[in-house]
Amino acid sequence: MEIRVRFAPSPTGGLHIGGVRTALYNYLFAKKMGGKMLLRIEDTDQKRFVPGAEEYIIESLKWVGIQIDEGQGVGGPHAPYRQSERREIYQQYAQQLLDAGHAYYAFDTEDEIEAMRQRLQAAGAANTSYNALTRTQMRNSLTLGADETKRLMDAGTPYVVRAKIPLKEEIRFKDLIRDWQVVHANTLDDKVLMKSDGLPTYHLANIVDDHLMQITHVIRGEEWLPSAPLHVLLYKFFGWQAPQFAHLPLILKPDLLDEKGNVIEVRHGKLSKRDADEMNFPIFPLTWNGTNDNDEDITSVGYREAGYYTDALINFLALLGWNDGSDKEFFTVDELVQSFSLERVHKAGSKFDIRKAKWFNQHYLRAKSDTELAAGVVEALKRQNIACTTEKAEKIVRLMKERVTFPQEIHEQTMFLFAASETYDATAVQTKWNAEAAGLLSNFKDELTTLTDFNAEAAKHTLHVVLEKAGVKIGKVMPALRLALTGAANGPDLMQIMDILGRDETQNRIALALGKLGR
RNA sequence: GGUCCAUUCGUCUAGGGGUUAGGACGCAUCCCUUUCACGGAUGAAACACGGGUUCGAUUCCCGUAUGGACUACCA
Repeated sequence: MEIRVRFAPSPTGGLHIGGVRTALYNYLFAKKMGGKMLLRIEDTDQKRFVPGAEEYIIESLKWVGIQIDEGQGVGGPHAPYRQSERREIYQQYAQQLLDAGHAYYAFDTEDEIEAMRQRLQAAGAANTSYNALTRTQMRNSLTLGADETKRLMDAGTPYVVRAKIPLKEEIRFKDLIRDWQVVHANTLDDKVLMKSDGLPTYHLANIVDDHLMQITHVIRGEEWLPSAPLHVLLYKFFGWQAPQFAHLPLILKPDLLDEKGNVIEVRHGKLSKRDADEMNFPIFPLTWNGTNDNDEDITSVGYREAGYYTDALINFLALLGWNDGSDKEFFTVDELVQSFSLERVHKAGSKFDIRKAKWFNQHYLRAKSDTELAAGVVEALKRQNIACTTEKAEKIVRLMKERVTFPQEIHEQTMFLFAASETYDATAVQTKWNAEAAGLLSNFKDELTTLTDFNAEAAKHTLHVVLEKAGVKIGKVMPALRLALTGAANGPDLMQIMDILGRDETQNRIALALGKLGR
């Protein structure tokens, strides 16, 4: 039988990084088994629908390299793949459950249900849910009888369809990650299957679609574990074979850190979209423009825009909750597909640590060719209307490659190569700029004129000659020279910087500094 | 409160009845060096606790604690 998995997000906003990992594990499993990956949009809650979210999800998956074989955006034999367009299908199956006596109509208002809970709570009941016990005291087709039920429905009274959970039944299923799960039906409640707006809840839609779309493996987040018994029961009600389940551990939110990496505040709970505006790391794959809890417009910078490479992000994410049993840290997507297995997915949740993601990014950046990185530099500068030849860009890349984590840092940290810094690092000026250094710089500047060939090697030689003549160690002038050339107290190799700057600009900047900072 | 799930360095994790409990990120120190990075070396750092079972438990079992998820006409 063909392996078929699905990723089924609801379009309620940006796809957060935990969702990306869920999609990734589905993808890796499908690829490994030679199966298919489906994308289904679970938009049965019209209140939470966010325009643009679906497109965002599709684009995000595309960016991280997760190919969808069938489903929303690509089509397929089980279309439509958007649940809001499958309304009639769910109604039909709900009716089937109703007819078989596995579901019933309920007319209770919100207030009536609340009153029941209050009553139960006051009586000291541990369980206040709408279930096999309490439904006997509520307004539903079971207590009202067929005639009254028909009368109410004919009168247009709002109703929901609830699952009729048996009082006594042991529900068991095997989770691929957590092994056997046994739950007694008396701990379940009569979940709403069809809402009063005629749309199904997740539980019904999910089971019906997974069955119809021939899903063999349901790989989803741990938050679904408590409702899995209900799902198993529904499959049984329908007389369908349930798919295999694999409930993934949650990604937990990290503690709040300051710039230095010290813990400001210990945080608990699963990582959620709401953390986006508070944590100082991306939570969405692509930049997302949305609103926060206070309905204010916010922009959350995505991993793509922050300069993360997809292979780095995938590598990092794959290892958050899974490993192959070895010390291996770097995996290509192909290698991940080869070695992935649900059995080796962890049971416990893992705290998200952006520092490791950065480390992966740095590693992948270094693996890029100079040519590729240089092209990025040229393009980025072009957007700022700064001209830069490929040759110069490659020199810059060689200068910066080992020093940065993100590609954009290459040009951001070398802007001094395109325009002399307006300011000089104040503390460095105070401690490193003095008459002696200034004098030596002046000599050096003059000496450069005599060179026939100006390059890093020649500049270095010239500097040494000047220093030897004065009987001074190199440490005396270097900080001052750096100040003059870059305005900063530290940075990449100065000889290479002079090489890129060229003789004229090097001399100009020394002269400029001499004028501004004094001799 | 109830139901369910989990628990190895700060974090991600390997391991598994007998190990100096391994690796990685991060951190610290030293080396390299014109600075800052990079790189190299070294170091600090963990089996939540209590009972069993056993010759022996971090590993198996049971409790406790802690953390987490769920407990909606949200997914």
